This record gives sequence, structure tokens and C-alpha cells, in this order.
Amino acid sequence: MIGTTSPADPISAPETDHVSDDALCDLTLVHEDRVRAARAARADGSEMEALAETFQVLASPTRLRLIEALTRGEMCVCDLAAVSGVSQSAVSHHLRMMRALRLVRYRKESRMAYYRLDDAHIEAVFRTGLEHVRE
Amino acid sequence: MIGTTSPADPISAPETDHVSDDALCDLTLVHEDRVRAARAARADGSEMEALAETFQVLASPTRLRLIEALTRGEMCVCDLAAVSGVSQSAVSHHLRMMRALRLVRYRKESRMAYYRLDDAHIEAVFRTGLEHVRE
DNA sequence: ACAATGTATGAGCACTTGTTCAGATATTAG
DNA sequence: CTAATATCTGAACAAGTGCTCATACATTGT
Repeated sequence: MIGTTSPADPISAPETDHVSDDALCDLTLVHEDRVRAARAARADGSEMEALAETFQVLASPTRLRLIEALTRGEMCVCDLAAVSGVSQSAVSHHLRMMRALRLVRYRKESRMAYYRLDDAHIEAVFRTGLEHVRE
Repeated sequence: MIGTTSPADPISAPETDHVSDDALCDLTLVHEDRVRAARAARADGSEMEALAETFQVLASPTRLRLIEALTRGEMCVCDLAAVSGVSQSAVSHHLRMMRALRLVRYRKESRMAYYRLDDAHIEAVFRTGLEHVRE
């Protein structure tokens, strides 16, 4: 993965004529200060991976329909299957993923499982995203 | 795709003993009113697909690093390559996608292309999502 | 003219994702 | 007990994604 042309990996730079602290890579840098700031913030890059996983859950029309439905209140799995237009099995798979990333929570009452959105962040992201695509 | 067990497709229901307006499918419905409301909203389901495409762009650690970097101000492609840790080619591919979904804009000055975030929605979604994963 | 530089693009490949199918688990009804 | 219902789960396959490589385009410098 650390390929020969990967420009951000200083390992591939020769030690002899390494330009000490001024060059971060072998490419020209225009906003060097911003590059440094961004690379420093990238140190805790695992946060970006967690965030990407969260957005990945949102990156599906079916799951977005589930979320939109849940903005109207809690629903059981069979309701959500009817809403989303896929099989109950598929909904269950989706809900498991959404649970793992804490987008939804559920309570179990006898045979039924009632799902709802986990917190306000989810609905906020959903609505802001919708505003963007509508603009 | 419209399989035998797809519960949301009324087409597969036999016309003879169709329960008129009361049954939407062959599964039990608990919150029938909410299912109806959600299904009505789904009529313009193309919006959810567009929204899913937008979130798909956000569902990548590399692209999130690009976005985080661009919250600090505009940057050229080579800067962004250094920031994100992938090749300039990969960055260019990512930026094309982000342009297509209107997450970034760019101005061209001689050989350089300077990118920035398109509007406030993007940064809002980014920050709200970050709050969620940090909670 | 030519070379160098910054960016964009198409092809190809390893890897991931969304769905269905088949079956498991758990709870209620008879 | 068995049957029915609601949900969950693993396997498998088509379709999609992210990267690199090679190359093309556009602008600047000699």
C-alpha cells in the first residue's frame, strides 16, 4: 500500500539530501502551513476512519429510508421492511449495522423489536445533508 | 430484485382478496400510519438516492482528510496529496467525485487548481458527524 | 521548438458491499 | 408438545469502490 509514488510517505525520500524540516515530500507545496496543520490533525487518523464508517452507514438509499421513517417515531422491523421495500432479512442486516455504529437503538417487547434513532446528531446530519442535495 | 419475499411490493399480492386499503403487504404492521407516511414520502425516493450518493463521498477516510484540510482554507492538489497520504492521481480522482456531488469547488490559476469546500452544509455535516463519533 | 511541472483521466485489480437464500433462535398460541 | 410468528444470522454472489499505473492535457520556462 505504501507505494513508490505515495507522496506523503517520507520514508521513500533519500536521507542524504533530505531538506530537513522544510520539505514534507517530493512534491511542491503551496500552503505548507496548512499542510502541516492538517498532517498534525491526521495523527489521530483513526477518528477519520470511525467517521467514515458512520457515513458509510448513511450512504445507502435503503438505510436512509429507514432513518427517514424513524424520524416519525419508533417502528418494528416488519414496519421498516414495508417502508424500505426490501425483505425483512435485509432490514435486519441493515439494522445490525446501524446499531453497531450507534445510529439506532431498540427495545425488545416480547417478540417485537422496536427501533428508534439513537440521538439528535443522526437526524441533524440527515436533515443537513438533505438541505445540501436540495439546494 | 423484486423478489418473492419482498414485502413492500404490492404487485405480488393477488388482486382477488386484496384487503383494499388496509393491508400494504403480507406482513404484520404495527404502526400502519407511520408506514403509510413513510411510504408516501418515499414516492420521491430519488432524493434518498441523491443523498446516499452524497454520504458515499463522505464515507472514505481519505476524502474526510481532504475535507478536514479544506476547513483550514483552500489548497492545491499537491498540497492535498501531502495531506491525505495518497498519490496525486488518487487525490485527483477523489476531487472529481467531490466536485460532481458539489462538496468542493475549485478555481484554476495558471497550472494550479485551488480547491475549497463548496458550502456551509458540508462543514456542518462533517462537524456534526465528528461529534457523534466522539460522544 | 522542447522540457518540466501540475493536474486530469482511463484501465485494471484487490477488496468491499447489498441483497437473497436458507436456516437458527426466541416467544406466543393451541 | 407442535405450529406460527418476529427477528436474527451466516454463506454466497453480483455489483461497486479505492488504489496504482500509465498516459494525456495544459501551462510555464528555456
